[in-house]
Amino acid sequence: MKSWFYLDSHNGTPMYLQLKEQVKTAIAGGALCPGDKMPSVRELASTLAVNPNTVARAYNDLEREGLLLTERGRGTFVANRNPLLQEKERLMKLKTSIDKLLVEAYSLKVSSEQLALIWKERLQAWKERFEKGGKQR
Amino acid sequence: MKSWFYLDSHNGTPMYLQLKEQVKTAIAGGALCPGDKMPSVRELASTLAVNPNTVARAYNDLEREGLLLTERGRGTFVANRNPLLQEKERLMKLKTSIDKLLVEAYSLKVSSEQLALIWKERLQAWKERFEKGGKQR
DNA sequence: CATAGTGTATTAATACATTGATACAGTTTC
DNA sequence: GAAACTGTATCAATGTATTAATACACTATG
Repeated sequence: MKSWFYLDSHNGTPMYLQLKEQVKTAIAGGALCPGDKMPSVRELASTLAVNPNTVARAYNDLEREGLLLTERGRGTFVANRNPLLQEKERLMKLKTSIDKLLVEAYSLKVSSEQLALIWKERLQAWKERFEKGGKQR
Repeated sequence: MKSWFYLDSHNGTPMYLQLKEQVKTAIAGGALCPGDKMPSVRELASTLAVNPNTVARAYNDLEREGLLLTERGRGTFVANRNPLLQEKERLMKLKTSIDKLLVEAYSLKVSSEQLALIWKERLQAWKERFEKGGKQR
C-alpha cells in the first residue's frame, strides 16, 4: 500500500512534483480508482520521510487538476472521472503537448517512420496496462 | 529575418527558454536550415531587448543538444542533422516523452479514440508543414 | 596589427521555488 | 466534549534560477 511511491531528494526534480507524477501515473494505470482513500498527508509524509506540507502541496495541485478530492478533517480521495475543463480546452492542451512532442522528435532526429512505430508501440502498451492494470475487485 | 522570435517577459516561462523553444521550432519547421548563420548574440539581444547573456544561454543549451554550432569569434550556426546521442538513447527519450503524454491524456480525460484522432491530425499538419515549410533555395 | 566583429566567463542583484516547523481548524468516534 | 484523526495556513530558512553588467578572448578583415 505504501510501496507505491518513491522520492529521491537528489533527483533534481522537486519531491512534490515527483509525487504528483507518480500519483497521476497510478491513477491513469488503474492502481488507484475513483473513491479510493489516499493516505493522509502525515502518514505519507512520514513514509516518505518528508514534511507533511510537501505531500499536502502535491495533493493540492492534483485537486486543482481535478484528480483528487480533499475533505477537510476526513481525508483525500481519488476523484471521479469528471473533467474539470471544457472539452475544447482539454483538446487544445493536448494538441499543444503533441506539437511539442513532434518538435522534440524532430530535434532528436527521429524519423517520422520511427516515431509512428514507437507511438503505436507505446499506445498499445498503455492500453494493455490500462485494461489489465486495474485492481481486482 | 528578425521577426522570428518574440519574448514576453511577463509570460512566466524564462526568456531563454522561450527563445530555445522558438529556435527549435524554427529548425524543425525548416525556417532555419543546417549551415544558416544565426544572428549574433548581441544583435539578437538588442532586437529582443534582452541581455546578450540571455541569448548566449539559449544558444549554448541548443549547442549542447546538438542543434546549433558555435565558433568563437565567427558566429553561431544551425548544425547539421547529425544526432549527438546513440539511437538507443534517442528512442528511449522519446518513449519517455510519449508515456508522459499518455498519462497527460488520461488525466485530461481524453478518450483513446479522441487521442488517436488528434494525433493523426497533428502528425499530418506537421508533415505538411515540414514538406512545404522549408525555405525556397 | 588594429579594429570591429564574434562568443565566453565572472560576478552580483533579484526573485522565486522548495521545504520544513509550527500552530490552526474541521470531522469523526468514543 | 475530549481525543485522535483529518487537511490548512503562516512563516522562515535555504537554495537555485534568471537576468544583467562588465570585462575577457578569439577571429576575420582591412
